[in-house]
Amino acid sequence: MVNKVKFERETVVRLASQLFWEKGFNATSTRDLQDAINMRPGSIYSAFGSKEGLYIESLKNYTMQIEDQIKTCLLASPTIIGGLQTFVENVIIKDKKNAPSAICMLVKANCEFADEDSCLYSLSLDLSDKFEDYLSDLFAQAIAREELKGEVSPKDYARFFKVQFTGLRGYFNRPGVEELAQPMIDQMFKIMKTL
Amino acid sequence: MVNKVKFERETVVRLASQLFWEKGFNATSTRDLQDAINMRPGSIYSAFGSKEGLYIESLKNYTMQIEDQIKTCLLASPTIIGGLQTFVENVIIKDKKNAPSAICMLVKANCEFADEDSCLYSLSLDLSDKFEDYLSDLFAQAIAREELKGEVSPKDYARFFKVQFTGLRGYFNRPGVEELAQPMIDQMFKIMKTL
DNA sequence: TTTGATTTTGAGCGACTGCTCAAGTTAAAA
DNA sequence: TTTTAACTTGAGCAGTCGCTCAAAATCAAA
Repeated sequence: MVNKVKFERETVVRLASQLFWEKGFNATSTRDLQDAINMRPGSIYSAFGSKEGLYIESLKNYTMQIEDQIKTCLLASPTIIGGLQTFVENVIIKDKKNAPSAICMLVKANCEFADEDSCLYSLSLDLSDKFEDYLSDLFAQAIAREELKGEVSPKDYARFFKVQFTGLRGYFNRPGVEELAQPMIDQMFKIMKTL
Repeated sequence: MVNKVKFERETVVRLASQLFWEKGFNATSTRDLQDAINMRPGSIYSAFGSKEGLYIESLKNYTMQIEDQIKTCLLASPTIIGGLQTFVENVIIKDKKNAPSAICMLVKANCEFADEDSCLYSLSLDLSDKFEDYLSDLFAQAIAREELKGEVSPKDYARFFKVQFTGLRGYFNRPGVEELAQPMIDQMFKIMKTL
């Protein structure tokens, strides 16, 4: 090898991820991306192949970041359910002003790509499945630790969590209802413990 | 007047609404619209002003249709809560194969228009508010009829309904989980009655 | 039948899109 | 220092976008 790439792939993908998360795939032009990641077309296309290629890597990176964020919350909490609640509070309340969007990028992707044969649509399904599996594992542990009654399966808890979390993020994607967030999150976890 | 418009405005808006609902605003080209509503650019722009103008009318029409659908379910049910459950079942289970998208067009709009100053973003908020008010009225009636305990306010029921309904629609926007829909809707209404 | 205001048509404009590639730059190896 | 393969640059291509407007078509009133 006689030369090296000059950009940090991880940094570039994170920047692209933020822009795609905020504006969506279609509304993000390659010029927008060039400015955001400070690369010229030729470099972008040699590194990622296409706008779609960069988006794919961005969405995978986003999912990874989410799971990292959960892991951090779990390490800081004595219980799994407590850690998960902190995570939900962070996403819906604390991060709201800084995040590119209040709505999960996976959900946005699932909304945007209508065609069921679209490769980006099925990617959003795959990543969403993996996230559900990850949640199921956590709930299985929470049941084993007797944090939850376990009258329903870990998968059932994971599904309830996803439905409620997604619904809440959508609901709070607007100004003026901030004070409702904490009580509604409390309600979500209270209900979860009765399942 | 020496000449009449040849198209049926209501029909045209409904057709446009279906296309916008399926593909979103950005991914729907004016050429797609021309084909779908069988009008040429000049006519479209003289009738609706812009692509955005047609979208605005389409989104309002969509919201109207939803409320009509609820009213139909209410007329066919002895209870308000029963009517609402039928409505939810219709949307998530029965209509799924025919509808342009499993996800609410209002939610899609709210996802797509990132800019908080965008006129389409605030329209989606307005229509969503009105829908929440409409739901609140229904839940107030349900409390009055003692279908619900009423330990929380009608607004609280409406918010829970929206979060859960939106979350469920998002969850079932994928193939292969159809058999989970009915139990999860049953769970939603069971929980609602305990609030 | 003629008139003339109104509606419809569709070629096509200027702007923007995703993307290419020849020319320039870089730096490890010779 | 020279060589040379790899990387970066950015002008610009072909296609699509939202939209305009002069010309054609329409049809109630005269």
